[in-house]
Amino acid sequence: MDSNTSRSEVSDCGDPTRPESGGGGARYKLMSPAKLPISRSACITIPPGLSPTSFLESPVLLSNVKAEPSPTTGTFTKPRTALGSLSSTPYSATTVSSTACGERKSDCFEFRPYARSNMVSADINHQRSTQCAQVQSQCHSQSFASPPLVKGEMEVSTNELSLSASLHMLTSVASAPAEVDSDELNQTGLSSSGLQASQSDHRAGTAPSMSSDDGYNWRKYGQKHVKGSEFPRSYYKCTHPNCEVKKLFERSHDGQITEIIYKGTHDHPKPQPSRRYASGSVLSMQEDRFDKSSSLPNQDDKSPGAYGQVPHAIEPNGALEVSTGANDDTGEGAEDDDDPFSKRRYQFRTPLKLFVMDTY
DNA sequence: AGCCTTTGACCAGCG
DNA sequence: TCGCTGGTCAAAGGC
Ligand SMILES: [Zn+2]
Repeated sequence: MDSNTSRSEVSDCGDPTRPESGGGGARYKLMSPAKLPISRSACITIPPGLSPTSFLESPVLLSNVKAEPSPTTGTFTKPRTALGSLSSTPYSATTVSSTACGERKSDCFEFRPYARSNMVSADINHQRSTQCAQVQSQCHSQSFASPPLVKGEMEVSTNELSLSASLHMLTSVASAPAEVDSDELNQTGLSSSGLQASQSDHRAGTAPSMSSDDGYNWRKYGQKHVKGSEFPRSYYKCTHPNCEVKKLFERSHDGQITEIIYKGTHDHPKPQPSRRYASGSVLSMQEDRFDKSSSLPNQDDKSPGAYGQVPHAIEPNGALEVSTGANDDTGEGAEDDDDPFSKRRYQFRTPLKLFVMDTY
């Protein structure tokens, strides 16, 4: 609707009425890489071991958020510098949900670089409730004027977690793009080096697919402008044959990712770096490891979607760190079933919003 | 040659 | 039941 037309479809109306089309597919590409005004130097790096769920608990984040002025500015609408790359692998969340609900696997992870609405809300079943409570409380403290509810999705979904950080944080963090690679969750915790981020970042623009580089291969299967979103939402699916993981994200005109949502978890290792080696070899390696580890311990009932989770935490600096308080393997079974959150410490520090959804 | 992006249309869920 | 919205499919084109 607005003038964003520059991108591609902009009609929020929907499909039938207004073809968002336009004409050339090239538009999307135009904004590619070079356009990212983000400074990649210091970014929030999320080490390969970051899991989306990790964001769930992020006291730190909240604290930071507090700094936000907010209501007035409240409009975090305009993202400035943020780049978020997430990978998909809501380990803990997933498990939790599955267990709790008894549903198959539903995981949805949402990462929002710019918190449009600054609020943290988490709806979880019993288990999560605890966590939710925490989050909400924090929110309130921060004076988030916003209601706990961010999106309908949350409500609808059985379990979802959403964390949002304020733009401020982002800025503070440094104008760095926040890259989150959750998939990799290498419990190893390699250290979250920001270096990695840079690589990814740079690759993101280069690669044909501008989707965030999380180490997996994604194929875009749709794009739509959702009502509440300012920008069109892109739908990506993991290219692996057996993998049903989906990723949705919204990008601003600048090419910055404003929101990322992951659904499901990869049950396969990441592809070799060869394809996306450009992004960062380091990540790949780590990722690999992680994949295996996580896979091994799968739960029996779990299906190819739900996986164990690894405790990762994001550093207050903006970097994500793996909090290995417990072993991921071990933790899986027990943790997810009972109280993943309680056991695991997740710290969310990025200025984005995290959304975990279970829908599978 | 293969894979991916683009894009309109179709479908399902919900109020 | 209708309209709206979000999500997905599939054809076409590009790299
Ligand atoms: Zn996958």
